[in-house]
Amino acid sequence: MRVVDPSRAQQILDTAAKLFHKRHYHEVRMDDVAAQAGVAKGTIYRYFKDKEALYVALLYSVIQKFNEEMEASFEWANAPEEKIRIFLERSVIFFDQYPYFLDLMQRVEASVDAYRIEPLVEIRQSFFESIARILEELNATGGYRIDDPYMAALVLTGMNRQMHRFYPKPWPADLPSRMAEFFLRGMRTDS
Amino acid sequence: MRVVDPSRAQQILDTAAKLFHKRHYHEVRMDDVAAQAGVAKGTIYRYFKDKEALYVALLYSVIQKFNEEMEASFEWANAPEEKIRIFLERSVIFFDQYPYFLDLMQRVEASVDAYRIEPLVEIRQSFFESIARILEELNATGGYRIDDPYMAALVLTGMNRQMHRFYPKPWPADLPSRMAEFFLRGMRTDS
Amino acid sequence: MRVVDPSRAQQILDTAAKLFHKRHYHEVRMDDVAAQAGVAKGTIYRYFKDKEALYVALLYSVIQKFNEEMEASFEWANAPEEKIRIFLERSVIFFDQYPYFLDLMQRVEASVDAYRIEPLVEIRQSFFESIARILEELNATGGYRIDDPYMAALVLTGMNRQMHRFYPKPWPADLPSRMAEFFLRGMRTDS
Amino acid sequence: MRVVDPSRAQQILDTAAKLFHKRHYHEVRMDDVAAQAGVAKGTIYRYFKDKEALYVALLYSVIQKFNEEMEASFEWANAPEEKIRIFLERSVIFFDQYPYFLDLMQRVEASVDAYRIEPLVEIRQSFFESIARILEELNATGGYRIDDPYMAALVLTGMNRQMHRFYPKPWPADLPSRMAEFFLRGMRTDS
DNA sequence: AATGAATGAGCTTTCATTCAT
DNA sequence: TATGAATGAAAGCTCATTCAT
Repeated sequence: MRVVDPSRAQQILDTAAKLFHKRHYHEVRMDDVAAQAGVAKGTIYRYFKDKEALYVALLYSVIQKFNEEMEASFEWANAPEEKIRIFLERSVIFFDQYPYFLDLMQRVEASVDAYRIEPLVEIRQSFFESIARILEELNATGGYRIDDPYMAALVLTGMNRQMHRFYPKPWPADLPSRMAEFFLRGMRTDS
Repeated sequence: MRVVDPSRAQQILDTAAKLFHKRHYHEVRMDDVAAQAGVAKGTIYRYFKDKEALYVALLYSVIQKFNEEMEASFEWANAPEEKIRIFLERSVIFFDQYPYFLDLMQRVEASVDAYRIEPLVEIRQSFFESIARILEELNATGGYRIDDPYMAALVLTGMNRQMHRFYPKPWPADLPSRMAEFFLRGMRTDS
Repeated sequence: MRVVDPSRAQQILDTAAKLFHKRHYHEVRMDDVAAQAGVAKGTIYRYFKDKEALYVALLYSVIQKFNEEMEASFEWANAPEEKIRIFLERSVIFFDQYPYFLDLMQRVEASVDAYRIEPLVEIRQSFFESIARILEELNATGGYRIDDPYMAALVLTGMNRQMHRFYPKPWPADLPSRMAEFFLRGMRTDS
Repeated sequence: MRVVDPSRAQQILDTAAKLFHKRHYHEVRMDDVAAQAGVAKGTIYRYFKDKEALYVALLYSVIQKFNEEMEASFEWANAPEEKIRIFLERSVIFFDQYPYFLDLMQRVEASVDAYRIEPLVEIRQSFFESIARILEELNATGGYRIDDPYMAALVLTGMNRQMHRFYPKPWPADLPSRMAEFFLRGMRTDS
C-alpha cells in the first residue's frame, strides 16, 4: 500500500473529489473513479486500501486545502471584522466548489469505522478552532460580547451553509458582506 | 399498491425513520426494514412501490409532522419574538429527533427522479413560507429591519441546523433562547 | 380440494385460458387469474391444488373441447375428404382461438412432473387417433396411398399450425380448402 | 458490455443454448448458466447486458448458424428438388439439435421489447426468403404450380416441425425423403 | 366457503475487490 | 508496477402459497 507516485495519488484524489461531490458515497463506483482518473481500477487499490480509505483521504485533503486557503487569505486582513468577511466570502466560494463537503463529513461519521475518522475529527477541530481564534480576536477589540465562541462559529458556518444550499444563485455580489454585517451585529454588545 | 391497513403503513414508516435517520439511503437494506418492523419483506412492497417510494413517503410524513407540531406550538405565542423562540426550541427538538432530515432532503434532490419529489419540494416551500410570515410579522412590529425575509429564514434555520449538528449534547437549557437572542439582535435596527 | 361449485371452477378455467394463451406459464400470475376471474386468490386454491394443477386442468379441458367440437363437426360430413376440409377449417379456427395450444402441450411435457401429464398424453393420443381414423377412411375409398397415417396426421396438423403462425391475417376465405387440396393431392396415388 | 474474449462469449452462449433448449426462459436461472459455463455470474453480465440480451443473442446465433449450414449444404445440390430434400434433411437435424427453437422465437415475440428483436425478425425473414427462392426455382422447372410460395414454405417448415415434435425417434433413414416426396407431389400440377 | 393480506424463498443484477498477466 | 477481466456476496424486488378472519 506504499504510495509509489504521489502525483498519481493526487490525480486519483482529484477525480474522487469530482465524483463524490456530485453523488453520494454508494452512488460513486470505483469503475467510474478509475475511468475518469485514466488509471486502471487495480491501480487505485495500490494507492488506497479500499473505497473507504479513498473517501477518508479525500475528505482529509479537502479540509486541509480549505484550511490552507483560509490561512493564506487571512494574510490580507487587518481587523478581525475583515477576517470574518473574508472568511465568509472564501468559505462561500469553497462550499460552492465542494457542495457536498459537510454532508461528506457527516456521512463519514455515521458509516465509517471509528478509528478511521480520527484524523478527520482532529482536522475539523482545528478548523473550528481557527474560527474561534478569530472570534476571540474580535472579542478583544471591544464592542463585542462573544461569551461562547464555539456557538458563534457554528452560527457563522451554519448560516453560510444554509444560504449556500437554498439561496437562489447567482448571488448578488454584496450578499456575503450582508451576511457578515448581520453576524457582527448579532455579536455586538447592546450599545 | 393500495394501502390496506394504515397502522401497518405507519409501523413500516416508523421503522424506516429509525433506520434512515441512522444510516444513509444505500446503507439501509429492505431486509432490515422488514426485520425491524416485524413484517415480511413482501409486506413492505404492498404498501410502498419500491425503496425510493418508501423513502419519499418517509420524508413527506416527517416534514408534515414538523409543520403540524410547529403550527400547534405557535398557538401559545403572542409576540413574533416569542414565535422565534418557540420555533427554535421546537425545531431543535425536532432535528434532534430526526438528525438526518435535511440530508435526506438533499439526497432526494440529487438522486431521485424529479417527478417523485414534487410534493416534497412543495411542502418545504410552505415550511419556508411559514417562517417568512413570522419574520414579516416581526418586521411589522417595528424595531427590526428585515429587508430579505428569505435570507433571514435561511440564517435562522442554518444556524439552528449547524448547532444541532456540532454543538455538544446535552445542551444547556437556555441555548435556544440565546440563539434567539442572537438572531433577533442581528435583525434589529441599529438603535 | 374437492370442487364445491363446478361453474366456479369453469369460470376460473376460462380466465386461465385467456391468460395462458397470451403469455407463458411463468408470465401469468395467480393474482391476475384471480382478478380477471373475479374471485379471491385463495378461492383458486380451493379448486386447484396449485398453479401447475390449474395449468394441466386447462390443457385437459381445451383438448377435450377440441375433440368434442371436432366430433360434432364431423356429423355434417359425408366423404372423408369432406372431413379433412372440415377438420382443417375447424382446427384453424380452433388454433386461432387458442394460439398457444400446442406450445402449452409441449411446455407441460418439459416442465411438469411426469405423473401429472399422463392424462394429457392419453387425451392427445386419442386426438391423433381420431385423425388417423379419418385418414384410414380416406385410404379405404381408394385413390390414396397413406401407408403411414401417423405421419400424415402430423403433416396435416403441422402445416396447419405453421400457417396459422406465420401466414398473414386475415386469411382469404379459400385458404383452408387450398390447404386441404394440397394435402389431398400429396396423399394421392400417382394417377 | 464490450466483448473482450469472443471465445468466452461463445462458451456462455453454448451453455445458454443447452439450458434454454431444455427448459423455458423463466426456468433457466442465471446461476445455472454461470455454474454450467464454469464462470462467475458477474462474468455473464460483462458479455450480455441482461438475461434477455443473452437470450436474444442465443436465438440470433442459432438462426445464423442454421442459415450458414443451409447455404453450405445447397452447394451440393443440382436440382431444386434436391435442395428440398437437403433442406428437409438438414432442418430436421437442426430442429433435433435445437428442439425449443421456435418456442424460443415465439416467446421472444410475445414478451420482449420490440426493439430488441428487430435483428431476429429480419434474419427470420431472410430464412423464409431463401426457402421461397428455392420454391420459385422449382416452379421455373415446370411441372409444378406453386402460386403461393410463402404458403408453400410454411407448409414445408410446418410439416417438418410437427414431425420432429411428435414422430417417434429414432427416425427411419428414409423419412425425410418421404416427406420431400409428399411435399413435391402436393405441389405438382395434376398430370 | 370465500377472502386477500402476509409471507419469504428465490430470482436478477450490481459492484468492490482480487489476482493472473 | 499497472492492468482490467473475473469474481461472488449482497441487494432489491416478485409472486406462489398460506391462513386468520
